[in-house]
Order: sequence, then C-alpha cells, then structure tokens
Amino acid sequence: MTQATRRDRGRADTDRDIRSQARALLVSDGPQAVTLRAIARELGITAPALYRYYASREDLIDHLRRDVCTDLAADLESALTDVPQEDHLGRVLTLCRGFRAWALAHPQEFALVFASPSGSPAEQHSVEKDSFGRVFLAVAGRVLATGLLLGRPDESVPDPLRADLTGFRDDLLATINGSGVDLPADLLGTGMAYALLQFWVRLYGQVALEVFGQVPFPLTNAEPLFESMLADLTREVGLH
Amino acid sequence: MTQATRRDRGRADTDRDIRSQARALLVSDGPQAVTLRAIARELGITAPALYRYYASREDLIDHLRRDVCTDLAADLESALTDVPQEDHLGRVLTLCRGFRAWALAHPQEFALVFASPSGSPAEQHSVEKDSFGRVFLAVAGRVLATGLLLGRPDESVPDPLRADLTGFRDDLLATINGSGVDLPADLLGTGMAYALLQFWVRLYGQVALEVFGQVPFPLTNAEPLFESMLADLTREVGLH
DNA sequence: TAGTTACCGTGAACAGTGTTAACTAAGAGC
DNA sequence: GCTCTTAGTTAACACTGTTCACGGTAACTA
Repeated sequence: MTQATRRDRGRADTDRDIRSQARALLVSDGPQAVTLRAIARELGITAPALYRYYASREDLIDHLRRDVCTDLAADLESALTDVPQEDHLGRVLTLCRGFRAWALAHPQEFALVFASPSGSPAEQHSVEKDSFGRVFLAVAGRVLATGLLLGRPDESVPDPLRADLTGFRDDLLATINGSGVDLPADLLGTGMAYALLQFWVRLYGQVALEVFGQVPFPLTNAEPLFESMLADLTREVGLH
Repeated sequence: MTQATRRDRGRADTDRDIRSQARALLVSDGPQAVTLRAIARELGITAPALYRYYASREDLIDHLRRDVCTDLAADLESALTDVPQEDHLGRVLTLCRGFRAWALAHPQEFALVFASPSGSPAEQHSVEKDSFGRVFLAVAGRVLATGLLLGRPDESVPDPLRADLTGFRDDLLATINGSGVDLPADLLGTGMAYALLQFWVRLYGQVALEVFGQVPFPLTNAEPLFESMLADLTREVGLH
C-alpha cells in the first residue's frame, strides 16, 4: 500500500504504522491474523525488522492493548463533549452507553483488553494506569463532588472487603483529585467505593455478556435489556 | 506415554483419548498449546491421523467446547447431590458457587466456552442444547414449581423485550417440563422469565469479571464480593 | 571534512504449525 | 480367496515466531 521509502521516515512514524496495521488486522480478521509477517508485508518490510521495535509478538500485542485502551478513552471523551458538565446523569449515561457501543462494535478489541485470562495479580488494571479508567473516574469525581450521590452506609460493606476497599478509596481519591476535580475526602467513604465497585461490576458484566453472546435465547434487540439495567444502576446510586 | 498400539483399539477409544489429551494441554499450557501435533505426539500417533476424526483443528476445538460444557454440568450435578431436594435456597447457592468455583479453577476452559466472540447468532446457546443450561433449569424448575419465587410483574418487562421473552419462556417451560418437573404454565410468565434472565446476567457478569481479573483494584479475597451479590440475587427473587 | 559508531532493515535459516495427497497395512464382508 | 473400507504413515506445502550474520545509511565526533 504505502510503498514510499520507509527508511528515511522517522522511527516513531514506522512504529505508529506497525501498530495501526496490527490494529487493522485485528479488527478485520481476528487476533490470530495479527501475525508479524502479515504486518511487515503490509508495510513493505520484512518480519525480523519488527524486532527492532518490539521484543516479541506478545510484546507488540501488549502495546496494542494499551493503544486500544487509549483509543477507547478518546472515543468516550469525544462522546462526552456533547453533554454539559452539569448534566451528571447525562454524562454517566453516555459513558455507559458509549462503553457498550464501543464493545459491541469492536468485539475483538474488547476481548483482547477486557477478557484475557492472562492477567497476573491485578497490578495490570490498577485504574490510574490505564487512561480508560481515568475517563470514568473523571466524570465519577465530578458527580461525587456534588454530594448528591448516595452510596451504601460504610457499615454495610462486608467486613473482609473493608481493608481492600479503603485502599481502593484512597486510590480513587488520589486519581480524582489528580484529574482537576476537588473532592473532599468525606464524600468518598468505603461505602461509596463499594457502590462504585458494584456499578462497574454490573456494567462490565452486562457488556461482556452481550459481546460474547451469552444471552440464553435469541434476542432481536439487546438494547432495552441494557437500558433497564442502566436505569437500575442509576436509581440505586441516586442519580436522576 | 501410552506406547501400546493404538491401531487395534476401538475408534471411540482413540477419539476419547484425543479429546482428553486436548483438554490436558488446554488446562496445563493454554489454548495456543493445544496443537494437533502435540496431541498426536502424546498419543503416539502422527498429526494427519487426527483428520480421520476431525475435519480441522477448529472442529476439534468445537467438540472440546461441548466436552467442557458437559463436564461442568457433571461437576455441578455432583455438587448438588449433597444438598436435599427441598432445600431450594441451598441448591441455588451451590449451583452459583459451583459455577464460580469451576470458572476460577478452569479459566482457560471458561474463556473457551463463555468468552469467545466467535458466536454466530445465538443459536449456539439455545439452552436446551448444552447440558450446562439444563442443570440450571432443572433446579430452577423445581424452585419455580413451589410457587414461592417472586418474579417481576409481567407489566414491568420493557415492551421491546416482550416478544423475545415469551419465546424464551416457552423454551424454558418445554425444557423444564422435559426434565421431569411438572411446572404449570401460569407459574412462569414473562415477568418471571425476565427475572431469571437478569439473574443469569448478573451471575455470569460477576464470574467473568473475576476470571478475567477486571476488578479495578487488588482484591485479596473476592469471595465476599461474590457472596454479597449472591445475597442480593436471592433476596430479589424471594429465596430464603 | 573524514572516520567511527549506532542502528534499521535484509536474507537465510531453524523449529514448529495446520493441512493435503499419495500410499500402506490391517480387518470386515462376501 | 478376494475385494473394499479405513486408520495410520510419510512427504510435502505454505505458513508462523524467532535468531543470526550481514549491509548500508544516518548521525556523531575528531
């Protein structure tokens, strides 16, 4: 395709081309099609050259994961520009709907990032790392700052979870405050962190179910199912 | 390993050996390790011989999926033998906990069966096909037959879902009645089918989240989280 | 400006993969 | 006995990831 001489162009350009070609192969023909030789072929290059950029195929795919994440984040942020800062319900809704829509439109990428049993201890998704989580937390932070959200009472969180949840809460607080939102600590207790966690659990669960087609019967339109869950979720957390 | 001549043994035996070897490779080294040559090697056979049994590697893996399903079903049924027929709450709990435990113990198999974006139209998992769904429906049927379960009122199911849900309900009714339980039709309306669907959505979602390590912070013990969701679920549906 | 050095890319090669084709040997059925 | 079916073999093709020794180009340095 792009038969122009590659050597003289910058390394960063080539790197970007490699990743975008890998992405293209991933979306069009599935993960088993993203092969070093195919990427190289499409770039007018030989396969061993890719080793100047990535240590191995797995390394490349790891970077792909990150790319997918930041792209998703950008997608969501652009969707958010249309809805005003004060419309908290609207922002949460577009975020959730955007996540679902993206996942359904990019099942391969979704599977790669959100359904790899590879993940070692949860260090991988420690929220502040991936830009995707940051988008969620940015709007969550703004909603939390209003003080209108109702989490669960701190006493209602199961005892064995308390320690982990306070860690999570501290994490959230740091990330949110780091993203320009001023969030007083007393608005985000462990009960609230618990509510946020369950929000994510249900959102992720439903999206995964849809993407992997695990609805136990033929569903002509899954959107109402998602919307009803979304209504549940927002109601439970006091958004209206 | 088993160096005894294979030729003289029955075809069914060899077939079973192929699949069990494939399973062994899957659980020990992941899906990319289940390769025709490795299977054949372990069986004291050459790779092309496998084409007498399966049309392709993908075909073999399809059959593997079914095997995994029936194994899971057997696992769950054996777990159910310990809890008496009348203890409906207990049976539902062991079913859900058993599903989770199995998924966490066999992440590779779980990913293969419950998280392949391959799935064409939902024909694949039309419930009556896979033995796994049947186990769930068998206990669900018995609980439903008591009339103690509370679903949602039929009017509460979103309009666009109604048509699909009645189809689902008919499916359920047929499967349950086919499994030896006598379930009068008026105990399973669309509202109840809706409740069952949401039960499954949340169960699957949480399990998938755990298996794929998508909890957004390091969780030393995820069990309480699961148990709290389980309590929610059973409470919502009126089990106690 | 000339010389050295760093580095991107090449070609060949190795071990492994799925898959096909031609062939062999052992049974089963008449 | 003779076919004929069939499980299994060997050889081969077109791929794959990965390594290695080599070349030329670009940049840095004396």
